[in-house]
Amino acid sequence: MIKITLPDGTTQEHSDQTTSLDIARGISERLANDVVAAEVNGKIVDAARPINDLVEDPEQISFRLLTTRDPEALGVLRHSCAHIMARAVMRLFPGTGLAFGPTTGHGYYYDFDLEQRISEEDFPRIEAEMQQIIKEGEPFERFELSREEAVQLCEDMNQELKVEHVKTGLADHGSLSFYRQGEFVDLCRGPHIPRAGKIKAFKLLSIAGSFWKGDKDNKSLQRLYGTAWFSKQDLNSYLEQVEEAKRRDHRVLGKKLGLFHIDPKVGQGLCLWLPKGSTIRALLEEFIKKELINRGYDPVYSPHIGRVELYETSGHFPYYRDSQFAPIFGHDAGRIIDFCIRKLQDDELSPENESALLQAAEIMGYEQQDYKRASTKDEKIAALRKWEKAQERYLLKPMNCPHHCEIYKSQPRSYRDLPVRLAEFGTVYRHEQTGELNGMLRVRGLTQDDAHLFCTAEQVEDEFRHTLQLVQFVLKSVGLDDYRVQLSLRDPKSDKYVGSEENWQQAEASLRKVLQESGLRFEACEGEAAFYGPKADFMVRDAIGREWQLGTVQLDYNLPERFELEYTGADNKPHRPVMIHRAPFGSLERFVGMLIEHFAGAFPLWLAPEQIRVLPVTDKTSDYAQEVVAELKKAGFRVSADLRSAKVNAKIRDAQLELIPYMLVVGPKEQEQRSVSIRDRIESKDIGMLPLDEAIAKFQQEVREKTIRQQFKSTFQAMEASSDESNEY
RNA sequence: GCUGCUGUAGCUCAGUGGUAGAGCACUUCCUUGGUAAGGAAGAGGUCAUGGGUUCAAGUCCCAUCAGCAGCUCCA
Repeated sequence: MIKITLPDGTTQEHSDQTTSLDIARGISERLANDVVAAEVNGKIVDAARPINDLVEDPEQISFRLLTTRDPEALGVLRHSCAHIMARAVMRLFPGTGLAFGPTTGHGYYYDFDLEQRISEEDFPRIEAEMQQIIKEGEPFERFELSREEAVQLCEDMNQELKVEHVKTGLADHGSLSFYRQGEFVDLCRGPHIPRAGKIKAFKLLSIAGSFWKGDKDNKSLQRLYGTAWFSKQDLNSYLEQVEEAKRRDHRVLGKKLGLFHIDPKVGQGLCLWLPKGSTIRALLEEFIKKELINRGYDPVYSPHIGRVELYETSGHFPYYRDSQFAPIFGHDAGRIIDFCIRKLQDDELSPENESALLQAAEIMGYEQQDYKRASTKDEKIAALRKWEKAQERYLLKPMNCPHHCEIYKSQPRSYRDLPVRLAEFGTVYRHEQTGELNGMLRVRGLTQDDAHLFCTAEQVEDEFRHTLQLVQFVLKSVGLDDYRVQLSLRDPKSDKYVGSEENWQQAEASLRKVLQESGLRFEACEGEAAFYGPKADFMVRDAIGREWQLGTVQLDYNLPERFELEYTGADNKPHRPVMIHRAPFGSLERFVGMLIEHFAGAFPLWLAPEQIRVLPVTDKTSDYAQEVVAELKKAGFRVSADLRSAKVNAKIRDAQLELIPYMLVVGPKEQEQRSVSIRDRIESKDIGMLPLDEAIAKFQQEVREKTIRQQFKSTFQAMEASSDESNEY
């Protein structure tokens, strides 16, 4: 006998061989028909498996049926759909090798090893074949094999990658599960839906390259992406959301609205801020600067480059070498030395390189004895480093913190001075891989709204609290109110972390306490902390339900150590401060890019590059229009007049397409009464005539209150499916 | 960085080996019109760059540069 506890707390007893489907049937036939899977002791399992096989203690089973109404069930559905897709591909392309086929946030993919290239033109017939398989309605049947049998089966099916995976990746699994559906058998952890007919709506989305086990040195595979839903409506609203995201693409809107430009002649990933985009950025900067001064920050500036030694001290240079721009050397020949050090480290220095190196050394006038005498690799590298250090080397700064540490150190600090809060819109340069660059969201030159707080261990809690308040305030001001915090803590089992045990414990406890008090939604993730300290990241959801990682607050025990930062305590002895990195926006590039998509280009009045456009009905009121513009400018607005000899309809259309918040139509009537007719881009119609000074007061209030009047809210419920990242099977 | 796709006027795109096209934007002229496009004319291109095949290349091949999607990465 087994004893199950249902979510409402009631218990039931069943015989040993009872399956979840049996239990559903006991409640109602209709429920049984809706069952997709079950959750047994918190684990999602096949509805068709006897529950007793899944538990250790048959007396204590928490049990829940998952139907088409449960978001977790979508993952099961999609995984099954991935199998069906693979089956269809194997029918159409005999000899297809199978790799992995997991679910993703909104769908699934399957990686295929196949000579013949699949293209989007093949999608209709693959989909037709899938439809056929679903119609055949065969069940998914699970069976288990020993490792030897599993290898044999995969060999018999000519699935080399599966054979390899069973032998290597799953080496510690005693027995392995497979699922059979008709002629299709796949090594798979499961679970699956009971019958293929549950899949009411699916679609193939795209094809892309991938690598076996994600390693670029491995075999390249073809990855077919698809999505699947419980109903046609769900599929359609998902596809609409995808379309909506495309319409909002900041790269398209940025071009259309003249916000920013990226030009290959300037360089990949280097953003040119056009006047309108710069206006938005300047407004955000101004806003935050004012806020920082109110909150006790001190402004600082630091240069765009710094000596390589500075980043050797901080540890950034050696650690992130590949994602930095190459150092700038005082002498061209320095690059040869740098190159040779790297070659030596990899044991790849050729005799030609070495003679070029000695020539370069001669040009720069270095003593060569050390190098020539050196016999081991390490001695040679040491000699080269000595040469290298004899000249100045600069790095485009990848981080602001080393500069700020030096500012901290530039004078003695007393405990009475702490906390010291140094703020700078610091521009940093990172040589991101080509494939990572993406409009403004991922660039090679970016400006962080950075600040570093230097405080005592006791002050960490307060500083963290203040920083959280600042980030919340900032997000609210731009209308982002849906977010959560990810608290990244250390992995207690790992020893990669710097800083004392005591510090970590205290820091993690303070962060957790402050977050709890704040009432913010947060989740703690063990093992996600940086080696130098725990951090809290703000995950912000935009108007169409996408999540972005923006602001961040990070504690740092490493840099104060490396830079030997100190303050004099009340005991008149030197102490080490704690450092906090924080950036409410992250980078201005990323933040503005995200805002463009969030507002779909329609910025609120306080941020809109052009807030108001005055549209004279005919040339006869041009003079009055210019007078209105002058008044509005005097009142602090960004405004222009459209004086073209076009009809007012055309002027309205253009202003509307440029997403200008307010249009003021002025004709003889308005001129006579010194008023304006307001048209608003949201209502898309005339919202009435107001005396000019009343209109100004209305607009000023809207700016002052940073009102968000227009925000598209998607009706799409972003259903977060449990995504199967581990790829275990 | 890897795999695949793409690169034609300021923008969006057509053009399958034989004399470079459309719409919008732009310029000029006409038009003076009350809430999403008034009309006409004109100007604008080393078809991303470099090489190759061919009597002939925007079109076929190779390389480079850049963009897109995905992978991998993100202090």
